[in-house]
Amino acid sequence: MQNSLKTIFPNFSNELISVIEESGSLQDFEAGTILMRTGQYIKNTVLITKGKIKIYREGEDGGEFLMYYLQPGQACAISMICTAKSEKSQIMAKVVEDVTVMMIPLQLMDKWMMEHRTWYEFVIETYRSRFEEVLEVVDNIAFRSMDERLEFYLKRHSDACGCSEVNLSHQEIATELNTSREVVSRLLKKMEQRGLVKLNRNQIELLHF
Amino acid sequence: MQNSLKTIFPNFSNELISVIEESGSLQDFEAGTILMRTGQYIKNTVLITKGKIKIYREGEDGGEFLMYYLQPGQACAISMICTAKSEKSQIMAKVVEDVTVMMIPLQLMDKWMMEHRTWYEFVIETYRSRFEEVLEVVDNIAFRSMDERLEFYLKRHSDACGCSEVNLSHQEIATELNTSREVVSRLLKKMEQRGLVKLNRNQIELLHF
DNA sequence: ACTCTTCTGTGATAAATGTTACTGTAGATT
DNA sequence: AATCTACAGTAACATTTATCACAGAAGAGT
Repeated sequence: MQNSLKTIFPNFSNELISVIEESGSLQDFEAGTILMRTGQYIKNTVLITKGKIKIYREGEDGGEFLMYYLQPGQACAISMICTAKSEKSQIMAKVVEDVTVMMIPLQLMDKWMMEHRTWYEFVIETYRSRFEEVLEVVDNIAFRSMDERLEFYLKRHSDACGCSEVNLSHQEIATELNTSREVVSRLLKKMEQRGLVKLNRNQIELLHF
Repeated sequence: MQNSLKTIFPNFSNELISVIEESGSLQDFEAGTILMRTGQYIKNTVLITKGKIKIYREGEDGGEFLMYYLQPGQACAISMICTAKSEKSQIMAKVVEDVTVMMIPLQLMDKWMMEHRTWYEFVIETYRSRFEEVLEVVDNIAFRSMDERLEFYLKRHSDACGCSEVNLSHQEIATELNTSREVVSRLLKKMEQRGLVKLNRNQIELLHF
C-alpha cells in the first residue's frame, strides 16, 4: 500500500505518504457517479489513484462542456481551491472509468501546506497545470472554429489514453464540444476524406497525428 | 505609506505589510504598457495598488480576448502560479489605466507562504477567484450567443467601474469579444431598441441593469 | 469653415453552424 | 431470421456570425 501510493505520487515525501494513509480515506466509485455538482459545497480534496474523472461545466440545456480529465497521480484543483475557503464548486465532476480516490478532509489539506513541502509543491503545481489547461480551452473556443476544435479534442483524447483510437460515439463528442451530432459527423467525414482519420462504429482511428 | 498599503490590502498583517515594504519595489507604468507576454518567463509577482490591468489571451490574428481585469487590492494569479515554478506565462497583461504596482521577487512570494498566514490566504483566495472568473468566461463562450455575451461584458464593465457608463468604442469591444465591429454595432443597436442601453459616441449608458 | 480622422450605422452577401427530417447500417435481442 | 435499437450519413433549410462595401456623423486640428 505504502508502495502503491508512493508509485502514483512519486514526489510526495515518505512522511507525507504516511500521514495521508493515516488520515485520508480510500474510496471507490463506479463509472457514471457524479462526484461534484455545480453549487455543491466541498468537504474533501480528491487525489486520484485509479481510473478517470471528467471535469466539465454544465450548460442549462444539459450540455457537458469538457474542461479536462483527471487521472491517477492528479488531484482536483477545484476541490483544493474551494476547500481552502469551503466554497461552492463551480463545476461538475463525473467518473468516466471506475476510480479509486483518496479523500482528504479540508482542514488537513490546508494544514499540510505548512507542514509538508512536497504537499505544498504538489498543490501549487496542480493549480498551475489546471489553470493552464483551462486557458487552453478558452483559446480553443475563443479563437478556433469547430473543425480545429474537433481535431484538438481528438488529439487530447489519444494523448490521454496513449493510443490512436478514440472510442466514442459522435453524439458523445458533440456533447462535450457543445455542438450537435450532425456537425460532428460532417466534420469527421471531411477529416476522413482528408485522410486524417478512419471512421468505425463507436471508434475513430487517428492516422497522421 | 504603511497606511496606504494597509488600506488597499486590509487583510494583510502589519508584519506582512512591513516585509512587503522592505522587499518589494513600487513601480509605475503608463497605460498601454505590456507587463507580461505569452511565453515570457516571470520573475515577479505583481500586486496592484493603483490603476487597472487587463489580462487577456492573444489570438494569432491579434485578437485580445479578455479574461479579466486586475484592480487595486488584487494580484496577478498567473504570476503567482508561474513564479512558484518559474514557468512561462500563458497570457498577456496590459496596463489600461496608469498603474502603480508592488513587485515581489519570486523567491519571497514562495517563502512568505510558509511565514505569513495572511499572505497564504491572500494567494489562495487569488487563485480561487481568478479560476472562477475564467470558468465563467468559458461558460459564456461555450454556451451563450454573442448578444448574451455582449450584455454580460457590459455588465462586467459597469460592475468594475461602479458606474453605468462604459466608455469604449465598438471596435474595442469587438476586439475583446473576438468578433467584428459591425456585429457589435448591430447588437448594440438592437439593445438600444429594446431600451437596454443608450448609445453615444465612445460611450454606452446602461439603463435597466 | 474646412479638412481629417475616427467612430458608427446599415445593406448585401458569404460562410459556419444549428436544426429538421429522413435513410441506412451494425450489432444486440428475441 | 426477424426485430429492435443505437449509431451514422446526408440533404435541405434556418440562424448566427463574419466580411465587404459604403455612407454619414462627431470631434480634433488647422
